[in-house]
Amino acid sequence: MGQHNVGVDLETSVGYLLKEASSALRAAMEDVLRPLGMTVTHYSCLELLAQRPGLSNSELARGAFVTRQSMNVLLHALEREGHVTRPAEAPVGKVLPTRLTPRGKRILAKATVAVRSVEDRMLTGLTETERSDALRLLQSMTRSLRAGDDKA
Amino acid sequence: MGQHNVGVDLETSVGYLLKEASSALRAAMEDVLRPLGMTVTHYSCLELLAQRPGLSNSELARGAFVTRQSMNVLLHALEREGHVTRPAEAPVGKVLPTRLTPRGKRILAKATVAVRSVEDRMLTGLTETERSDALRLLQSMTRSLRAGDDKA
DNA sequence: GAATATATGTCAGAATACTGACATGGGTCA
DNA sequence: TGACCCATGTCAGTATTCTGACATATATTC
Repeated sequence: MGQHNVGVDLETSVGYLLKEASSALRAAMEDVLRPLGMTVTHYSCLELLAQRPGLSNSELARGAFVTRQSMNVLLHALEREGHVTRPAEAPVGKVLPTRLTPRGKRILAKATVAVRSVEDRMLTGLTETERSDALRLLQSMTRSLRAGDDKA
Repeated sequence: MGQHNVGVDLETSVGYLLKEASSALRAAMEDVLRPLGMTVTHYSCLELLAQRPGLSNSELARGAFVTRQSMNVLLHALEREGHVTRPAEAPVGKVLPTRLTPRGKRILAKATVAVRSVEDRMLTGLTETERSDALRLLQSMTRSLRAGDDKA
């Protein structure tokens, strides 16, 4: 039975195609990260820490698009595995700056190569102009969506 | 402390911006669907059924990007709420074609209006050409990602 | 200085989605 | 026809994430 020739107006909805692309990207990332024993959220957290050492739990949560409670349990797991370290006492306030350990940096290096290959595959067939168009369009959509938050 | 001036190369990664946009879209959809007592997955299922009546559980799962097990529990909930109906016996094979009830169509109508307003807001500031560019680029990325599945 | 507001880290419980497994129906092919 | 393979529906258990709540620290305001 498999394929039905669809094509109502799902194929013309930017929202649906955005979700479809994001879902495909996540699945592809999971495929290449699984052999390394990592999940996408794992990787996101480590990559954020590599680019901005000392990020707090809440800042990492925002960067990985999860709640700070979820990031908290993830950080405890990463700490137990020896991939990150957090001071027992907060240097200032309650913020606990997190840093990668050498072990964390090593596994991240492998993961980065794998993930970059996925992103390269995703951009296959697109010109340099089209890639920068994609960047600009995605940024514009995110900005417009957040414009109507009214969270204050 | 709030904002740190970031901008390493997260802002130049199509993958990261894709996740960011998708996350913002999902949050915006949740905001407008919550007053209706619906989740995004609820809505996705109903919208799929409106556009292609008689879809099976597995087909709905693929269209909503969840497993067929997750869609199964969702369908039972929607059936209990009287939004969809499924025959007790499979007309052919094991496939149980699902259909919207009048009640399901009514609530979907409200949800569709709300979701469409979100998508319109997302596309604010983009020209017609840019919108079709977005469609084409997202389709290209999804296709390229799935090209390397090797699932057979 | 005191009060308020905002942000953080954390614990606990609930909701949601996933993986693993099984039986069944249909198609393919020798 | 029978063996095999694939897809489907479903049950059970696990895992991950979220919502709610609380205490604490900083900044802001009067």
